[in-house]
Amino acid sequence: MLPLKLIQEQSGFIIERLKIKNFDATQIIGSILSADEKRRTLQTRIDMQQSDLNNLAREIGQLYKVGKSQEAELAKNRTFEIKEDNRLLKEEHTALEQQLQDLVVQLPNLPHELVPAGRTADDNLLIRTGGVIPEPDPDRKPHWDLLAGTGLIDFELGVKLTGAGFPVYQREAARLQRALINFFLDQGLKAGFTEVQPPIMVNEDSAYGTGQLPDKEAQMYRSEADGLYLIPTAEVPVTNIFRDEILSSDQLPVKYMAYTPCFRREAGSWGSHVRGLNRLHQFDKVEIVQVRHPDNSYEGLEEMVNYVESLVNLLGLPYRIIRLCGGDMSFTSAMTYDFEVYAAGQGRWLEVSSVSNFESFQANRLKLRFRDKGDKKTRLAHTLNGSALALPRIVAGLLENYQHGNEILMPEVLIPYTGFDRIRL
RNA sequence: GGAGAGAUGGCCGAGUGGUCGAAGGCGCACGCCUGGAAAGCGUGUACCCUGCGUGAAGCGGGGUCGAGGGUUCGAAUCCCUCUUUCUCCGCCA
Repeated sequence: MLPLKLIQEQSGFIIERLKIKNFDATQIIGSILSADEKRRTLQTRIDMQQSDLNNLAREIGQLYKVGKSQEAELAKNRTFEIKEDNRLLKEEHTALEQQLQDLVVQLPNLPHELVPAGRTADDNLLIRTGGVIPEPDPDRKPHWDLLAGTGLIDFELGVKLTGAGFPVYQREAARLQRALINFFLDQGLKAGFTEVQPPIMVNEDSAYGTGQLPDKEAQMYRSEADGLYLIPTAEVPVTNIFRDEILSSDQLPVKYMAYTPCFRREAGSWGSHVRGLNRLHQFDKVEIVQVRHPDNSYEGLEEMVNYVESLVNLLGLPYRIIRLCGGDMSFTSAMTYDFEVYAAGQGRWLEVSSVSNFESFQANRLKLRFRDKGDKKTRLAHTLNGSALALPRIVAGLLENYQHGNEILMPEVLIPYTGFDRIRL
């Protein structure tokens, strides 16, 4: 959510910037400005009436005290008139506030000036590549064919238990999952992230705080009886730790990481191109989250990108890093880098991580502020997050790139974690 | 799930209808004192909206005592609903 103050003062700039995201903000901003103007005039009137009421109430008290009850009655009558008028104005004011809120949440975050213009993934900017793409090999298979009949990752069994998109990992596949989680967390620890274990269900306030509500409600699983949502990413509970908080600047930067299962309904986005592990309703992920001073949030972003890159490098997977163009970026992001890993069996790039700086967009909604030492005023902090990493597509990449005949070799760094150096099919 | 007691500022804790954004204490900040420190003394110490002012300092208005509603001229104080904490009982990994 963009701060109202910014909209009031920089409307032209906002309209220009949002063109990068292919978003025409002219109308919305126009409506915001006029609604806000009305709201403020109204509020001034309401406050003045309220002030009169407060004064009258005080006088009435005094009058009763000195026994002038007749005058007190007269004064009471005056309050009745003011109150009735005040009630109507307040209703109008509430409606305007709601209207404003509804408008403001429609505005996406401003893209950073380095974000390329563009509409689709074709306009994204390739930053760099790494690793080695395996030689083409006609025997190489996509992971779903590779594992077919082994039960290692059993999609059909998952259907029996739950439904499509909820696979059962068994034997070495289950152990590989556990190994990856521990590997990622240990690496994160070394990189200075604090480990947290948040709830994987959140309330409405939290879902609203990070922007899953109101628009992305359909993407979340919900416990109707309790009004709780299964988290689509650890970003939600971890970032909400800081909701309504005022940090002092020496607490920054905050660097948190959490492993959680993630749940996504992925309503309507199912298709033939998302077979196997490419898209699931439940998957595991280690998420990193930072809260930063605005002055150095982009250093934080670079730091996170380098960290994620180190993980992919350690796993020996061929990857590329892409800066998303305006049209491909999320609503809330100011700048996003995507990590894609080449899955040799499918011959496709799979997105395994997305690292973003939200600047103050999330913080504004969360009311996450900080205060500089010796400063009286609070300012919005910057929030950032990224996957480090999401498991399923990493597993797909490992399976497809490390297949040698009937064996899948484990990368060196994982062997201490898995306890085996290869999976025999 | 049943019964009872609570929820007040960074923390502790007073406050049961008007002069309460809230006593007192702790903590913190600044100043005095000191060779330096402790102690002592003094001052200050929530957040949001809004008006004047340059978005500074400052001054003024409104709101906020878990949340939301209600009673009243007036609510931290009374009533209702919800959330949550604690104690006892029940159940349980």
